[in-house]
Amino acid sequence: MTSLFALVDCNNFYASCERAFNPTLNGKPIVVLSNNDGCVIARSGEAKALGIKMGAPYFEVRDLAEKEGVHVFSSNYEFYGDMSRRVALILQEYTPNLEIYSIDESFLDLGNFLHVDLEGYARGIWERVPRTTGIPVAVGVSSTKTLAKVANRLAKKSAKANGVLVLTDPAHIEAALKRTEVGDVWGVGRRYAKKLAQYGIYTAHDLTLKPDSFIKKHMTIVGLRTARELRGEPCIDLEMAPQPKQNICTSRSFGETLTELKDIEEALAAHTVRCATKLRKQQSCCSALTVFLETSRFALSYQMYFNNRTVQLESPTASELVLVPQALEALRAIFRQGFRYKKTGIIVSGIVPANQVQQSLFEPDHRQRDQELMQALDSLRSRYGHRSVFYGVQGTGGKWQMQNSHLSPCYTTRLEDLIRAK
DNA sequence: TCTGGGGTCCTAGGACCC
DNA sequence: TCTGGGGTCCTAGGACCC
Repeated sequence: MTSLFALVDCNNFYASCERAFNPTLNGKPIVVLSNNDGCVIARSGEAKALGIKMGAPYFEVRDLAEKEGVHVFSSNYEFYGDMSRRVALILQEYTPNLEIYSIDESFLDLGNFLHVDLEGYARGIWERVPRTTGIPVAVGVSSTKTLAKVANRLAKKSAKANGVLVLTDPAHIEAALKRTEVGDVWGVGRRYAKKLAQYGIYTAHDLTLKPDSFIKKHMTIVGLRTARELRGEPCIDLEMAPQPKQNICTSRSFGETLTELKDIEEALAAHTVRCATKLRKQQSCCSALTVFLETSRFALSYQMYFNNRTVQLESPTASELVLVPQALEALRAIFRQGFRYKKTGIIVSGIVPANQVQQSLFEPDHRQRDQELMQALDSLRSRYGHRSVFYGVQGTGGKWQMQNSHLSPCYTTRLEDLIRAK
């Protein structure tokens, strides 16, 4: 075996974050809701045991939650992001070769650690992260990222593993693959699982036995890569430096149904500002933007309407002074009177590095001035909050604002405020 | 009454070119 | 009956991830 990866995955991450600063929640069922308190996106073990399903609409589980005394939280991404960074800082002490894969998962490349006591190494992480951050984790180790995922999943499920599983012995790997449903493999979703079942493939082990040609035919080369990884052949590298995004999308469902263009314009202007801010943060400009507008997918008694419009920009930009008016113009072009709208958003694409943008010959020379203004705005907003400077068109009514009636206090931000005040 | 918000990659097919 | 043979670029759609 030449390669070795560890996957460290935070247990019930959002629920664990809420618990980390509020020990009275230990042992209690917790759920965290999506934006607008729409559906359940995280559950503590106790909440899972009550039968509350991932992704369930909250209105369907509310009665049960109230009856069982479930602690309910609106999602607080600023807080979870802070906690995620704290966990990553600890993991960085274990290896410089760290890939922060998502808000609650990191891969560690242990390439040359074959000679060390892997069990003890993994157990060390398992013990230290919760002690320092309050967030419990599970650790899976194996020779490919996909197998490390399998190991991690079993580490969580198996009482014997107790949060840590090292899969390096071929017999252990085979046993692990036999008890892993193919749909639970990283890269194999529900659709493929259903299709594979038609061919008698039910477990990860079944998949490894199929010829490459079969897998490629039915699951493209992406699926083939997954199968090879399950066989122990590394195909997916660690990505230590996050690639700049090729598309950036900012959208929200409205807190209530909207019918007036003006209210929707306020929402879209705010989304566009946030989107442009993300664009500048990765030092990019976009060449095109797409605005979309939708009614509810669920309100079947009302007429539905979905539309979008793409605008090619004269030259790549990250300036709100260009993007906001263009987005609003696109919105006005697709807005129709008489529908009950639920969501709008913007996607920017054709993304290029900001330092490679060439100005069009015929364009008035606003670029420099815009850039300086955007820098000033970014700095003000990062210091005083994103609502400290905004455009008139964003309005102050905020009819579109999200409903989140179960928000926890922002513990980490508050902590930093206290430190700053000292 | 009430159903999230981001992203990625691959493939097929059409338009168009020589 | 036969109906060239490549290329490239773009887009829509389908699959996946957290």
